[in-house]
Amino acid sequence: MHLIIAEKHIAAKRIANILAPNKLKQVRVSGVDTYEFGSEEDKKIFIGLSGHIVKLDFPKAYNNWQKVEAKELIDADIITASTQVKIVSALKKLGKQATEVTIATDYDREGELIGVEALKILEEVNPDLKFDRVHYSAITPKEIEEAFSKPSKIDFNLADAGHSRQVIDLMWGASLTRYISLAAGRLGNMFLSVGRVQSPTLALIVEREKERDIFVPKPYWELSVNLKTSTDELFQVEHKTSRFWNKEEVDEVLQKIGDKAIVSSIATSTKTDKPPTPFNTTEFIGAASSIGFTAANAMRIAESLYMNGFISYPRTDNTVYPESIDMRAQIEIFSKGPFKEYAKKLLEQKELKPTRGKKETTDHPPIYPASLAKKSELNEQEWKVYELVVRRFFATFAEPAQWETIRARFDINSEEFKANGARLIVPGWRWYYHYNSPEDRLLPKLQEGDELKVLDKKVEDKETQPPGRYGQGRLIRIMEELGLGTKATRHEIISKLYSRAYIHGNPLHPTKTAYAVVEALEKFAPTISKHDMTSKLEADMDRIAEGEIPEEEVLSESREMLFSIFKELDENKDSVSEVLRAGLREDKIIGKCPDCGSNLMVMRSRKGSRFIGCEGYPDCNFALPLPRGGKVIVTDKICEDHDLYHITIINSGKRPWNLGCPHCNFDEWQKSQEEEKKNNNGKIKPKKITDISGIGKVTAEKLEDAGVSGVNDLVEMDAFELAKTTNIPVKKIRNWQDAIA
DNA sequence: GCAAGGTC
Repeated sequence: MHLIIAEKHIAAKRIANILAPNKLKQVRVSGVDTYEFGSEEDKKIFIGLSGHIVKLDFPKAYNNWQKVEAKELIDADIITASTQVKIVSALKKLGKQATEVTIATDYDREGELIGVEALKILEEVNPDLKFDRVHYSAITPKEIEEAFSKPSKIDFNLADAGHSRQVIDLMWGASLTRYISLAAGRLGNMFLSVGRVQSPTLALIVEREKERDIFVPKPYWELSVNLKTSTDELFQVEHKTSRFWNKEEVDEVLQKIGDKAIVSSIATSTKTDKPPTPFNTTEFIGAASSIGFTAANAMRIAESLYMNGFISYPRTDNTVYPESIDMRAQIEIFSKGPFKEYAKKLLEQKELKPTRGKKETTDHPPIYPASLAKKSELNEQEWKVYELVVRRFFATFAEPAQWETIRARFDINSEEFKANGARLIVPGWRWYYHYNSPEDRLLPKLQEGDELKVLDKKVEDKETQPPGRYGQGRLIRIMEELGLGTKATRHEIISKLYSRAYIHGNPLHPTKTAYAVVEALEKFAPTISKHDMTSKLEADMDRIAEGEIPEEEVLSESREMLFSIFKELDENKDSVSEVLRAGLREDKIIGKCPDCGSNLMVMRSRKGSRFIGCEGYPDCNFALPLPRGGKVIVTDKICEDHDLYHITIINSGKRPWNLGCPHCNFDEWQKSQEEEKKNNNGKIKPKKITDISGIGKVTAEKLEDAGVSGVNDLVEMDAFELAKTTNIPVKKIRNWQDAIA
């Protein structure tokens, strides 16, 4: 039997379909769907993995953060544990029967490693297996048939390169995460994380914020004039000095402006505007981000569109369509349905020549629409993303757009003014892809020497702006430029920074905790705070892949570096703690106490519940409540009424909750309680069963077992019946019922 | 409870 292994289930199925001479048979092995064809003697079985099916970790003995010193992780044993139990067991079953194996995972470094992981499992049960490797960059009949007709060898060096990355990421990430968390006294779910990709990314955000912190705005003035033509058309012109840095200077010019302007020159030209390149993941996220999607959301939606067959694989670096995809056929799919006018127009072209981006890779094709979706099949958000992919796809085949531009100059009492106009004359690709299209700036028909009337003049006060904070799309583009993360992980890294309470909002604001972590790393473990570590790793991995050096050499060099960083950290233990704790403390300050002027801080009571308390305690008792669960993030937005910072609460897996000013929030809550009292004869109706006094967690569970799932159930149910089933005295139940109603 | 990388 010949076993063929793909990186994902859907790839195994599609490859099997292409290679099968007739119908495929679907067989379930250990709970995993496999596909087979051929006679008993000459059978082929296809199975898909789920990316990596094993992961690296430390042995259990290292699990205790307090008892095991962080630096022990540097040369600790590393074990592999299977993360996909069913698939591993299916592989073992099939491995026993197989005589040969073909690794058909994705055509990139991780794909090679994933293939070797599977091969190792197979060899455990069948050491004599023959194996080979096939390469393809799109699952089309042409590529698949070609790939399987000339298989090549597994590149073990390439897999080793991938493996070295796993080991280095684990030992650096885990050891430094523990060290920093312990130094800051932040354990449990409040731990502070450090990593080869996340830390340099965080440093970028902090660096930008620091530039903003030290930015000093500079005032300047803009001078503009409204003009009227002889045919009563109005338009605005600006002084050729677009920014006056000096008020006297602009006032002087203002004085000179009379009531007449002369057109001193007119220059018309055309500008072509090239169609965009095919979408890879980064470009897709950038485009989705500019129409209002977060990176994680755009990817989540793309993933579901892909799983339903509407678009091609969304995780790709490639910006060049492979030749093996029949583009005309792909566009013809859209000659009916909502995009038919666009498809038809494109198909009129004799030759369909797509644009090419700068990156050409072997992993997957660029993202393109794979099938026609009906609007009713998708929700609003999914449709928006799908439409974006369709329109981008079309745009890559379309003609350039053309703009007519006009540069006009005017003379007003020897002062030069200017106006620039632009008009789209050939829409080209912009007709297909209408996103972020600049608007026409029209000027009236003008000729040199025309005399115009000056209607009014104005000077505007402005000031220079600090560099803008990064939006998610922009940050992901920068990460790609610096080689940080991969197409599949960049958006996840950003999500991770949010969930660690390092950043909040969009564009991204770093917290003071982020400042502190970055400062501590830059001072005492600079390697991990810079993107160069990744560049160096990439270079080392290339050398491993080329067979120039063994993996072990790269690992031992990396261990030495990490040991020396730990030496530095240990020598400066107190300063590390100090830097971290100062930042952490700042993130707890909400503002000044309205009663005594001391700091209001996020605090924890002896019982463990959180609240906002005054540092002047016990002289001052001012306090505000906080929600029980989630991480509290003190934002940099200030309440105008109370001068306190707004608060956001994050719970893992949920959207952040913008609670706003904690004082306003409390006032509103009090108001709503009073309202309810008024409407309920002075009583507040409990919302949850546990809100009723006398009902704790255990009793609530008892009641729930008896069918009481809410406060209303408790009122409506017969007290006697309930007493029987729960063994709670009738009197107690009656008391509760009275308390509610 | 740690990383980053696959994929669902």
